[in-house]
Amino acid sequence: MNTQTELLTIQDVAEATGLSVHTLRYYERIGLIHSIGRAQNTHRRYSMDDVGWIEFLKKLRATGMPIHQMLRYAELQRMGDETLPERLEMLKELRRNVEAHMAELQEHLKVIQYKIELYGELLAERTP
Amino acid sequence: MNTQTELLTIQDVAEATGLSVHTLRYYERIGLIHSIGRAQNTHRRYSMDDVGWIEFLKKLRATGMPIHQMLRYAELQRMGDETLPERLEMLKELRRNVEAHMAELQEHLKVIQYKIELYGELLAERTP
DNA sequence: CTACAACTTAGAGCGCGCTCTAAGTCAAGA
DNA sequence: TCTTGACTTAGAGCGCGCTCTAAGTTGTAG
Repeated sequence: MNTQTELLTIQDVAEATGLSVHTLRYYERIGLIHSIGRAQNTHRRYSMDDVGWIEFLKKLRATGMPIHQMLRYAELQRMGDETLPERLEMLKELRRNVEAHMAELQEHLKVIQYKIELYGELLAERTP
Repeated sequence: MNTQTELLTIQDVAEATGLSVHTLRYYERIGLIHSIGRAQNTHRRYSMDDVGWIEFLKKLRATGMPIHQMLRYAELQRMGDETLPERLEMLKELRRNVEAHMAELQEHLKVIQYKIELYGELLAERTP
């Protein structure tokens, strides 16, 4: 780990974020991650800001945002403050989607819970 | 079983469940749906029990259970009451996973919420 | 009798999100 | 000097869960 220059190798970032080095390069190639610095030998050098952005990307993915929307968000971010309204709208839509998804999961959980209780009772009858 | 209930065509079931006819046939082919009745012309005829099972499958999918686990569950179901303990364990694992997933979503929602508020404030500054 | 719609099967194709490979560069250590 | 290993790129491959196609059968309407 290169702690003296405060720049991280792709391995460092993979370990720090839980993404594979393959995925990190893939994200950069498609434009999700932008302008990663390079050492003299062309190797990537990530800043802490880069890691913060990657962590944010992880959250977007984990909430179910598709890659093409994340690309749009990343593009807007690079365009600067004029795109704040659109980014805000994207985040609000994401919030709505996540809340709806959680409500659905909650409903399904009830059914699963019911089945678990039912099966538990049936088992208790079978092996008294 | 339900020998007296009316029988549905694959189109009926597609409309009733929201799955496509392609998906219904696919689920049957891989073994998720079993022993669907046939009319004399070989066309599928679904019972209300079948529809109930399909609705349950939909819930399993929506909670993130992968197809191969659903196949295992379907197989166990066909094997009868001796498999109740294993099915119960599968449902308990599913419950754990769903609860963990919901907790994760809840955490991410907080970050999104924070960003939304931050962007809202920045926007208010820019356009007072 | 013909046309058409709705079904059937086996199997190919697809979109997503990675994941891996091949071939090459480079720097450090034995 | 030679080897090792971490990196680089462009591009191929993969697992999942469908989704669609091709070719054929059957029942009903005109």
